[in-house]
Amino acid sequence: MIPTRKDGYKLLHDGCIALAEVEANGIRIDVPRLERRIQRTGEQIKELEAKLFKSNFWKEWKTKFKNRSNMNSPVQMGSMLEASGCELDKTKTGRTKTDAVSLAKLDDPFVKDFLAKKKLEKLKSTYLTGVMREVVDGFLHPVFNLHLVSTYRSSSDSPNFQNLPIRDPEVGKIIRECFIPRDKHVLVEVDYSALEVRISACYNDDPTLIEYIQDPTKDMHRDMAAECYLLDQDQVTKTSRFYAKNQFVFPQFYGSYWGLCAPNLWKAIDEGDLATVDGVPLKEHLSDNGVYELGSYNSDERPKQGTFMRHIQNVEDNFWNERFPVYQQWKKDWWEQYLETGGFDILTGFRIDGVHKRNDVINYPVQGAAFHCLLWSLIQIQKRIRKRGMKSKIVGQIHDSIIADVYLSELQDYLNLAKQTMTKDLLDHWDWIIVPLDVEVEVGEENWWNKKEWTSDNDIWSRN
DNA sequence: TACTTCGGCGCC
DNA sequence: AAAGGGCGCCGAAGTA
Repeated sequence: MIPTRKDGYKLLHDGCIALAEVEANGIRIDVPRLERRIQRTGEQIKELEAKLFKSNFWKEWKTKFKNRSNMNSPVQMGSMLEASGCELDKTKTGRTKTDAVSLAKLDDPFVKDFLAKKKLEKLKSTYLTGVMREVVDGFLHPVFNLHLVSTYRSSSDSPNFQNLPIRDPEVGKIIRECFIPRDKHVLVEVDYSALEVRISACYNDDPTLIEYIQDPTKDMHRDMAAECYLLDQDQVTKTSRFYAKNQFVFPQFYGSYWGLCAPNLWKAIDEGDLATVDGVPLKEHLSDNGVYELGSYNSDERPKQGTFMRHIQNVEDNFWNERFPVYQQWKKDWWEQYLETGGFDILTGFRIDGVHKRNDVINYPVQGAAFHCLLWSLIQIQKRIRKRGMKSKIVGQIHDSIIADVYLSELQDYLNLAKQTMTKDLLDHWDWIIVPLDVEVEVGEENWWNKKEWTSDNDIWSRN
């Protein structure tokens, strides 16, 4: 049975109350450590600044901008770089682009330190002092909104709990080590695996996609790495799989195309030092297989034979027309139905009307419904925590994951509860979920950085 | 001075 | 035919 508008209302009503409790719980902060981090990061920024001020590039800068010189001015930076012969892209308003990706290719010592300084400034302003500002009596109480996002996802602010660094280990470690469990507790994060892909299958019903989800021996990202880089399955490495996933599969699902994917996959070869399992560098391997260069984009003809552009165009064509034709047809039908009716319905009981781009119409229903799986689970888990009189508390949520501060002796209980709710009870609640759901668990004993993957035989906590 | 917009960047 | 979805926060730039 498909949820009604009233069901949708109830979900947000209950969700609102549940998240208010999450906000009230709050997450414990190691305040002295956070203060030290602010101090030390500030010193590191000063050191880099001093180094930059001594450079020749800065001398020229001062010649040009005199006492108006400001190293933090992207306009001045762009002007200086162009004066020294760098070719940089422009923003939509015509300013010179000075973002990290554009600058990284310049390979200049000043630019390198400049980017390092910017990275630390982001850490210090947004994350370290941004968190510090909101701490009350050693606890942080981020706000979780259900009324702001066009897709019916949540958002978070004051501070935003949903965008704390994690991918850059240097920065991620510094901030996340400041998030700590209460005494005799551990931080537990339970994530849905590949939730949006699974929910998309509930809309498009593509048999091949469902097969990938159901069969643990199949691996879509490995298969696409093989195609993108012309490898045999057993020549795909962890790294080439990683780039195929993030530079081809996900972008394709979000509506990107070969003209963007190909340059990114090509860049990844150098960036990730990609090679075959046997150690043959990928560019060499590609050229042995008839792909000699990236090639270029041209609006009025196909990319040239023998280019990576042409190759990825073929891979994309095959991806949608041969591998996932049902998904492809769903996108077409879904878009046409939107054009006819002026809106579309989400599987969790919501309707979205108004003017939207094609990619939005395809992506919104998936993003919204995926989050609602998380929200329903969070509501249930919290209900049961209260009913059982447990000491453990849910302290945050990040779109497809739940973070809880779990009392040590309740750890096994909590994990059973979370797993049961997220992978079993939810499927009973919504029969439109036609694929299995799975979760990954991480437990942080000291803080939110050094969390470790938890498996059922990893019971060092339940020993006591 | 106070406000909005822009570019940039962190996450899913 | 077009061509990467969704947020919040920061400092600089722009405007009144």
